[in-house]
Amino acid sequence: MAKEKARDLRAGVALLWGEQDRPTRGPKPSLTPGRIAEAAVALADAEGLDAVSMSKVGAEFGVSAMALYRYVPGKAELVELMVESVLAEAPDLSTAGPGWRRQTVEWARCSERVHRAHPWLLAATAMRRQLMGPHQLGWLEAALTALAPTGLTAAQQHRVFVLVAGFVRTHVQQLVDFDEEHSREWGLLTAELLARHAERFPALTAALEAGAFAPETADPDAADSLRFGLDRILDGVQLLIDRGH
Amino acid sequence: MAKEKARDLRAGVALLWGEQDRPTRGPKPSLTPGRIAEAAVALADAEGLDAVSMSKVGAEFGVSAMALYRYVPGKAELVELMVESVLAEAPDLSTAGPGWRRQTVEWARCSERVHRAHPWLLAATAMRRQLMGPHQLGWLEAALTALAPTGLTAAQQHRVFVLVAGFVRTHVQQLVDFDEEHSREWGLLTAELLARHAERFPALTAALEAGAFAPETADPDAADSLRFGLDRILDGVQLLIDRGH
DNA sequence: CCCAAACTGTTTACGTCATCAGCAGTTGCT
DNA sequence: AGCAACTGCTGATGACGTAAACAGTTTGGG
Repeated sequence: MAKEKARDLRAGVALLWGEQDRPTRGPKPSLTPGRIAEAAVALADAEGLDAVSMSKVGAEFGVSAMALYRYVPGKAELVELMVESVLAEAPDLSTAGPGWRRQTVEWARCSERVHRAHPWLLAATAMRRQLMGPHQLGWLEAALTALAPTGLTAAQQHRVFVLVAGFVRTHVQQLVDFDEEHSREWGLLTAELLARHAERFPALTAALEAGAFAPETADPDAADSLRFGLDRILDGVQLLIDRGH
Repeated sequence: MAKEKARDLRAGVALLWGEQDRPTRGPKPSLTPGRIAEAAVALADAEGLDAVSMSKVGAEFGVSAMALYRYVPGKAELVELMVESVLAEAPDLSTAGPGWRRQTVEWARCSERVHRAHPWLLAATAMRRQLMGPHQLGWLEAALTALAPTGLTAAQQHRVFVLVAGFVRTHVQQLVDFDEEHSREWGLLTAELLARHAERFPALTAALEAGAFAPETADPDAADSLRFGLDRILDGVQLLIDRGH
């Protein structure tokens, strides 16, 4: 079983890096993993990740579900290809000018942009096994390049990267599953229940009265909440840099 | 459809708060939503969230899948109940002593502990619609209580909470899907490919050589990586507090 | 006191999904 | 020419969530 896993992994990595030998015999393949992934991405963009089934992707090419298995080992690998497809162009941080901080902010903005353009990306990267293809590594490369001048150790740089990337994820998560009507409805119902249990939740009641969850502030789009978290994090990182070890 | 949604939501909220009128007629119910949720939690703890199906949970009580629908509107609501069940006891931050920072760290530790005890919690809260029951609100209450003395505005406190809670999530995510053998295998394969494309990934190659991804540092358990991120974040928050607005 | 209403849990069925096994047709190397 | 390698297909399997209809049980209203 360990061997099976290893072979699966090897095949998956080869697929991600596009390093597989093309066969010469037999009918010409009508598809490629790349085109399949693109179709799946289009489908996910339009109808969500749940709508991405082998049948539906196949139908996009007028082909049965099983035909896809000639190009892709299984659905998990297809999702990995989708992620790679969407991360194709690594961010260009040079436009942000010099300075690790400006460039890191730019990296976060680019990441946010991709996630907002493809909301299923969050779920896709959450479910996947830890496998990074070349495009994903390109994003990591860009971030590490931005962090290089900080003088932090390699391990620290990596940790800062994880911190920032994780923050973008949670930030986008909130953007994505924010639903105006749903949220307001829940707010009303909960406010009522909260009032009935005010003694159990004094701080919460106070915050509610102070408007901490008022629509303007609850709507994550307002006031650029990416900046708030990012500024806190990068302030903290700056302190670490200044401290000099 | 809006009406349907609203009714669903109302029912869901009532379920979470345990505010539903018990019927008098008919056979005595043999189950309760709470007991069902507990069984589902046990199942998820043992075999993962994917193993939680209506059949299997029903089987835990020697009952068919459909029987559960007498207690729970559907699977989504069952998952919500599972989350509530696991968050039953809100964290006690007073043991950490005084000071917003110590208490916030303690909150994060408690949250980490729960997530590690129930690894499926991440996936469960990721998939759910934004619905918080009383126990989840209890955790929020605890955090806001800790943050109250900071002098930050209610909206800022809320944002700091989101920041910290999100960080714990991503941190635990890493802990959870870290797999020794899998990770090493991927590392080997990727290192090989990386070497072959070293010119495309100079920073990455340098970081690799500097040991940024060496097992000791790659293993997120080592060196308390919760502290690293949390310290950066809270340093940044401290600056915000000092700045006085 | 009795019966209809309310409630329980069951079986059956439907549609969807990923994936396995086997088949028929196509291509190109030897 | 013939065989091996390859394509895409059909059909089947077992899992899932849940809708519908039904049989059995309890109890309040008459």
